[in-house]
Amino acid sequence: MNKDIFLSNSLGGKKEKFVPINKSNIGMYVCGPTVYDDPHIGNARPLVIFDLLFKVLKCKYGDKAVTYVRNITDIDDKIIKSSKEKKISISDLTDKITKKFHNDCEYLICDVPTHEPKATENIKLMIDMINNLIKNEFAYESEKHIYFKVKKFKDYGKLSNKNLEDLIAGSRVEVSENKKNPEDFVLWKPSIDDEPFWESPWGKGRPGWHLECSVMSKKYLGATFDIHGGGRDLIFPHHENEIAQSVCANKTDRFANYWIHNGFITMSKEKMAKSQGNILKIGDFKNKYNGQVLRLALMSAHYTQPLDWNDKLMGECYRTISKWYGCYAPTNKKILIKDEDLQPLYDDLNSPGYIANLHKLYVKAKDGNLSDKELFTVACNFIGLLKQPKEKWDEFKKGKVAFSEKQILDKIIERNKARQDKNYKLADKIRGELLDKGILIEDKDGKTTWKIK
RNA sequence: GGUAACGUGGCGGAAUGGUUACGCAGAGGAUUGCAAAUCCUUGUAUCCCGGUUCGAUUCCGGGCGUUACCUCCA
Repeated sequence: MNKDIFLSNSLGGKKEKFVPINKSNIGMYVCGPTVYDDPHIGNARPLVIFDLLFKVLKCKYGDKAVTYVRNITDIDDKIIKSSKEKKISISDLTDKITKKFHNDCEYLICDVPTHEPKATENIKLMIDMINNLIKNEFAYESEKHIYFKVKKFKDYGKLSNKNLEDLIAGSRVEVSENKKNPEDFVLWKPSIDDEPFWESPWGKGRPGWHLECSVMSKKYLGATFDIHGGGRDLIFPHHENEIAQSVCANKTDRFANYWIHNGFITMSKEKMAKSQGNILKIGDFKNKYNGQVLRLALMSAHYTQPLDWNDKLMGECYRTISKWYGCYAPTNKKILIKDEDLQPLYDDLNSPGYIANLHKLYVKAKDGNLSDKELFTVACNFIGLLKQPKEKWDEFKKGKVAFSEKQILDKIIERNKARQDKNYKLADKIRGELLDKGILIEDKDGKTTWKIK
C-alpha cells in the first residue's frame, strides 16, 4: 500500500507520520525479555504488537527492507537471584527460559526477528562503550563501579518528561555512597563471590542493565535508527538511560527517531506484574487454547491502551476464530488486501479497527464465492490468524476432554438411536451428560458433531 | 508531590467538528423433536463545568475519577 504509516511517538507524545531514515533499510529495536522466569501474558503483548508493526513495515517497504532486532538479556541481578533460588546454574537457567520464550513466540505465531543478540555475547562492545564514555568524561569510576554522569547530558528526561530536580526531589533514585550524584546510573559493577563476571579494565565485573541495548542496537542498526520499542514501564529509567549513553558515546543528536511503547495487560484493572503476584504464564494457556486465541485477544485493544485480561475475552476470541474458520480458504494466489481494509493498521497500528474490517470481510465471504473466502483468509493471515489448517484448529479443540473420542462417539450413536425412537427424554439426558463434561452436541444437516464448550 | 495515559451504549472497543464502527451480550425471527451452531432484523453511548464554533463526544481551559511511571518490571 502506498499510504503513509503513522505511529504514536512517546518522544514528543504525538502521533506522527513515519518517515524512515532510509526506506530500503529500516531499523527497529525492541527490548526483549530478561530470561529469569517463565514468560507471562504481559511479556506477550509487546511480542505480538511489535510483530504486527514488523509485518506492517514489511508490507509497505518490502520484506528485505526491515531489520528487526530483539535482544535477550541473559545477565542481570534478577537472573543471579533466580538461579540461586532455583538452585541451577545461570547458563542452565537462561538456556531453559530462552527456549521457553522461543516456544511462546512460536505459539503466538510471531515472525522471527532479523537478529536476536544476547547481552553476554556483546560484553566486549559494552566495555568499549564505557571506555568511550569515560574518555569523554560522561562517566567516572568509583570503587570499581562505573557510573554515567547524568548532569553531563542536557537532554536527560526528554523522553519521560522529567527534570532532574523532580527526580532528586522524589528521592527514590537509588542511593549509593559510590555515586557522585544520586541520579547517576551504573554502567559497570564489580562481581563478588560466585557472581558471574567478565574481565575489564576495572576488574572482574558485569554490565549495568541499560548498556546492552545501546551497544546491540548500534551493532545492528547504527548509532541513529528508526524505531525503538518496548513496554511503557521501560520509558523511565531504561530508555532514558539508553538515550543518554548512546547519544553521548556516539556523539549524535538522536538515538531512535520513533519511540513506541505498548500499554499494560491488567487484571481487574491492575497491572499484571510479578511483584503484584497476578501473572498468567503464556505456557499455562498452551493446553487450553490455540495460540491464535491469545493472539487475537492481545490485538483486541489498541496497543497504547491498557488491556484488561479475563476469561470472557478469551471466550469471545475463541468463538470468533471458530466462526472465522467457517470461511477458511487457504490459497497460494497472490491476493492483495484492499487499501481501505488495511488502512487502520497503517494508522498507528489500529488492530481493533482492522479486526472490525475482518468481521466485515467475513460477512462478505460467508455469502460470497471462493475468492471472497480467499481474500478473507489472506486478510486474517496478514495479522497472523487462520494460518493453521482447519484440521489443526479442530484437533486442538479435541485435545483435552475427560472422555475419549470413542466414548463420545458411542454416546452420540446411543443418543441418535433414542432420537430415531423418538425417545427424546433419553436423548436429552445423554446430551446433558456430555454437556456436564464440557462436550457440546450439535445436530447439523442430519449429522451430529461435538465440540468442547 | 512530579510526570504520563485514559474516562464512549449492559460489556469489550474504534472513529469522528454536523452522517453506520465492529464484536459480545439482550430482544424478535428463521432453522431445530427440543437444543446447539448458524443466519436475518433490532434498541441502547460519548465523566462534569466553562470556552471557541452556526454546531463539540471530538478542539482549548478547569474540575472529578481510574491507572501507571518516578526502585526491578513488557
